[in-house]
Amino acid sequence: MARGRKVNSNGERSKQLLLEKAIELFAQNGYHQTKISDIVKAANLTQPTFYLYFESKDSLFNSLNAEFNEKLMSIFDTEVEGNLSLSALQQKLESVFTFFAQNPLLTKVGFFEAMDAAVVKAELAELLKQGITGVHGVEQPKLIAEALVGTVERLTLTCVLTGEYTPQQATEAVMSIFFASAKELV
Amino acid sequence: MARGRKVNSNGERSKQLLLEKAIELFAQNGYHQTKISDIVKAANLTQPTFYLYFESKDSLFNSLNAEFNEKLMSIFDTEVEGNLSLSALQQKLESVFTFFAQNPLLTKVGFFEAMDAAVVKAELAELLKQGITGVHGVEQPKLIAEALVGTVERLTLTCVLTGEYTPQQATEAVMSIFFASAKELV
Amino acid sequence: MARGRKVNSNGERSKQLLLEKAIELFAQNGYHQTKISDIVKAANLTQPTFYLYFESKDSLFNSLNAEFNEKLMSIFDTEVEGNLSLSALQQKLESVFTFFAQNPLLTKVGFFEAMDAAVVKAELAELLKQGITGVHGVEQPKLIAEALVGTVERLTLTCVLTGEYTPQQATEAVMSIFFASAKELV
Amino acid sequence: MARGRKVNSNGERSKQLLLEKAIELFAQNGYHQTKISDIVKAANLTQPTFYLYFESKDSLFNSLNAEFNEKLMSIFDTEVEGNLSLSALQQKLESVFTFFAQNPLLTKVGFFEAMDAAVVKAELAELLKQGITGVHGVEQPKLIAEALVGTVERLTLTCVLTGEYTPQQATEAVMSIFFASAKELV
DNA sequence: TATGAATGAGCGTTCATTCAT
DNA sequence: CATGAATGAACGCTCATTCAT
Repeated sequence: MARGRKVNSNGERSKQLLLEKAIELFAQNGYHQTKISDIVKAANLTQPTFYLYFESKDSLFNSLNAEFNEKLMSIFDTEVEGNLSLSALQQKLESVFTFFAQNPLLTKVGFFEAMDAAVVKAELAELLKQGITGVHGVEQPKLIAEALVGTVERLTLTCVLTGEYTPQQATEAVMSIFFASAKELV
Repeated sequence: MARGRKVNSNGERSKQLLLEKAIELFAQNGYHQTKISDIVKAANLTQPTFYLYFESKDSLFNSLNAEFNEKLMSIFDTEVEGNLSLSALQQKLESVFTFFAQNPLLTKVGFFEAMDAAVVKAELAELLKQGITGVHGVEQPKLIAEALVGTVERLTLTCVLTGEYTPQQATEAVMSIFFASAKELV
Repeated sequence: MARGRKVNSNGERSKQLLLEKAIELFAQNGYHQTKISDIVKAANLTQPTFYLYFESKDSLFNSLNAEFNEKLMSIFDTEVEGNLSLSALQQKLESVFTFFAQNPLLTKVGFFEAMDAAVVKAELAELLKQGITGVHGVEQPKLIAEALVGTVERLTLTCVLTGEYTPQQATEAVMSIFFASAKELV
Repeated sequence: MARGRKVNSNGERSKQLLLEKAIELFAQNGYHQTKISDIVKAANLTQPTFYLYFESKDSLFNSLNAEFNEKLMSIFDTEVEGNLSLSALQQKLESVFTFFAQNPLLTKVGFFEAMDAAVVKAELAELLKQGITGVHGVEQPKLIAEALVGTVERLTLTCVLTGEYTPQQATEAVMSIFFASAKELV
């Protein structure tokens, strides 16, 4: 067969293509079920081409996860208007759901397939714990925070990523479940 | 050199040993990170012996999952005393947490490592949805049910399996989060 | 094709066979030209079998070299009778040539193909330098030692390993070249 | 993105650059450890450019070796003044060491890294054998010739290429080792 | 003249699985 | 009942080489 450069080939596009297919496949089938041969086949390229743009399967997967983590964490770095923690929390939550909804594949990979997703979730729990500590009526912040993470995780997977619910709706649902009584007080 | 039956060996015992070690390793490291060579090494046996008792790695893993699923589902098959759905739900929840707490390894495998854990969780969500439909004040049963599943899932992993909370405490926490207002009405 | 154990198969023999073929091929063709596929083909086995007995191609090659180095160096560890350094040197030299003659393949690998053969030769030069320092008439021991190493190396390759000369003959030749005048004095 | 001829680029210069870098790398790291990508990187060029000037990695390596061989052999083609073979030999030897000292990289490649260095050395041995045959006191010319080659080889590597000894010094050392007695007779 | 982009061919290695004993 | 020995099939990765521009 013909070797060498393809007609109309373009490196940046190839790299992008590989990335896209990789995310798709990782999201769909997970890390182990996704072979490099699958990725390049989907991108209509060959295996050596993969290594032209990525160091290894591992490093690609890790960089995807790193990207997910950074973006997720950056949500909590930005200040929000108002300092009533409950409304602040609501804003964060909505940002999180929105981020997930706008990056469904990355989310599936980083939040549901990654080996270190557990770490991210633990970090998220910690952040949420800090966000709810002091909210009136919350007595076991650690436990509530974990429940929140679980709820977010599951709603994301079954309601938001499916398009059944908007990030706003999901947020409201979560708020009403967890802080209905608190709200009434406000 | 020496081959054949070990002294003091016993088929049933070997099978049991392999099963135990398999669950431990699957629970700790997941399916792909657990090699058959690891399992038999842990059981102080050899690879062909594994195939004496199990058809394949897959089939063993699947049977573990099936066992988990059955046991979990059986909780919902048994009638509970009283038919006020909320207290029935509470009883089911406690049974679930108790089952998880008493079978931590099986739970880690079947609920957190299995490829088809998604199916189990969906079934669980469906059952819970039926359980809460009609409960006063619950307006989006599907969504609530999913949130419940997520909460149960996360609390199990981070609070119950760690021993930090008892099944009863976890149950109460869940009930108070999700049905505090309803309870007050009762 | 048939998998599993071959008829009349024997692990120790297979390992030995692989080792033999490996040495032969490494000796003949060098490290890079020798593929694992070549080795197992020569041993009438398959690639996974290679890894049953050796950790990797590298580790096998290195262990061969280590074995060579140890055996070579052990010659210089043993005391010799008489302390006239010249006759001691002669004994060592003959031991070296004998070792080479009796382990032709290992010698080809460890002395002529190994990446770290340079190190061994440097060590050998140092040992010889110590052996000749103080011998009457030797004025530039370092240089003489290196010349000795070169001579030994070349004679080994072209005269001893070919069987053209015996270790004794080679030794005598070396001694008469390098120490003829000294001997006359004795 | 930008392709085509570099400003200030010049074919002859590029070829020269590649050659230089290739020799350096081959000399330093050997044939297999030197990748074409290394060579062109060192020359600040790209891989296709390499193939503009050389047929293949092999052919470049071979041509370097051929160059080395020719130059080395040419030393023995030129007549020397005087026909006393011993002084003739000394002149040749000094020419050889001088050639090595003046072409250290080419020498490392052609004499120490090339697959067919063995052939060159055999030829050298043959030439030296002819040179010493008939010299008074030399009884086993073949053996002496091989010893000479080994000595030259090793002294070159450890004394001459390092700059520790001049070609003249190395020559004298070799002559005094191998022909001290003969000289006395003269 | 030179490069960006791509690939064929192959290598070392791993793992679930299976004979023969 | 159990094991020692072996393998098919595949995977991640590398490298010299080549087209299209």
